[in-house]
Amino acid sequence: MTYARVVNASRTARERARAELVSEITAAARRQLAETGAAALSMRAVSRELGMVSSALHRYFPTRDDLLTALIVQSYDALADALDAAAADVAEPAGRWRAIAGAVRSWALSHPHEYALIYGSPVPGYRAPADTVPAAGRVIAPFARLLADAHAAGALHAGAATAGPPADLERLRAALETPDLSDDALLAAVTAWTGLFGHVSFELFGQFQNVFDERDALFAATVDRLGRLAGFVP
Amino acid sequence: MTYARVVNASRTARERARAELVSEITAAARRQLAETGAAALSMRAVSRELGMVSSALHRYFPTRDDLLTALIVQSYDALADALDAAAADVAEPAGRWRAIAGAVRSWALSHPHEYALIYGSPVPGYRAPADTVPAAGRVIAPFARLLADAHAAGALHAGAATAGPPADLERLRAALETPDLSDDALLAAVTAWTGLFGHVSFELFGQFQNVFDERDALFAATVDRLGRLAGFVP
DNA sequence: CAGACACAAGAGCACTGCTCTCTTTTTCCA
DNA sequence: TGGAAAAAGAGAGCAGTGCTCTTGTGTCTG
Repeated sequence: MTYARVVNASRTARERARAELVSEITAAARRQLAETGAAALSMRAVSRELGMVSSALHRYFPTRDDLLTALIVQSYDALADALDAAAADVAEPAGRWRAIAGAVRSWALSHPHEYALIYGSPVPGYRAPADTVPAAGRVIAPFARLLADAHAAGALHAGAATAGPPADLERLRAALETPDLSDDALLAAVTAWTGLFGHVSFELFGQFQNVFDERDALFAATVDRLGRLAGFVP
Repeated sequence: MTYARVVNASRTARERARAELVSEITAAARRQLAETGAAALSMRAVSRELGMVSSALHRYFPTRDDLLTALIVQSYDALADALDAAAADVAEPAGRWRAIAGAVRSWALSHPHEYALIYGSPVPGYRAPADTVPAAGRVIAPFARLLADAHAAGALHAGAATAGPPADLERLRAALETPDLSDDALLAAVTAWTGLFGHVSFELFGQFQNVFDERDALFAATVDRLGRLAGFVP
């Protein structure tokens, strides 16, 4: 975890140089990730691109998995930025839901390897993310705001009563900062969210191959339906 | 594609021996896949387990990707078998939907690496499956039957009118062999199906970590909601 | 029965992640 | 300010990988 020191950098010259090099490394790694995917990303290739010897790279990212973890965090951040930007323009719930959903999809399609890295199968065995959890939380923030705003506007009808496990829902309510949202609306929102990513993953990972050609229209229809399920779309 | 000859085997002694060896290879590979995951599966390790030299293995699977493709096909088949078995017992739509959905999840949880192999991110760059497409089709067969039966029983209400791309829907109608199903019911079924796999993937790939503990109850609630969306659950 | 084919074995190539040692440079503090 | 300590770079090396090529042997078939 040596590279974690980057956050409070710019003290000594050495630390500034280190921080700069760390970001150069992740930039080069991101470039290779975008080109060839996570499976083909190699420490040696990254070090070669930077003109250093591979053993030196291990001083900054002791392990390939550490480098991948950094890329995962950065990918979460990039996606979260895209969603924030997309959600900022739209006030009313239905449009905002469509904007967020569309941003998820277009980010995924334009950054397929990054998307696969964070929402595809974990690359090594079972990783214990830990570092990645807060970054993952940033992604749902615009969705949480949408949920809170739509609820405040009275848009979320109660729907059928399908209660969930109480402890989990209480924690989720707190995490989303939507204190007085009903169990049902909360669960419906979760279903819409997972359904959205399910659709995007299916499309990106080839499950729609030979089945659907007009992906844009299919996605729009699915998003509308999920939005209606959650109460964003009237 | 030499190993494709397996299908019409048992002619000469040599071909029988070859077919047997091919299935021994995939069996060993499946064992390693289950233990360490697709990323760690190595031709040399498989050949070692079988007591052969690694170059000999390349005669049966010219490339590591070819071996993985065979494992993908077998995984699709195994999942399809599990779903067929689960769906066979239940007649009425709501229960059958729950049975199929539950079988998807429990197969995924008990075969995480196989599930990741077929529904996670494509392991090499962008693979063109071709061989895997028909096997993937087997998985949705029980779902297609459920859809046809529920429709025949008049269970599928029309719902709101959200038409999709006509060409795609026509092809899907033909593939599912549900000739007179409405556009809306068809699209709702697709949303339910992708939502189901979205949920299972989220759970398996750690997206629910630190958010939900009682996964069984959460899954049941989601499945009910998706089932209601598609019209299986009243 | 002889030529064509299939096969196993081994050596070898280029690549990988990672470790260890050795040298140089920078930082810190007494 | 000088010297110990920490950090950094370079290089060699190890064990492993996918894959190819060659060499010898066994098997099928015209």
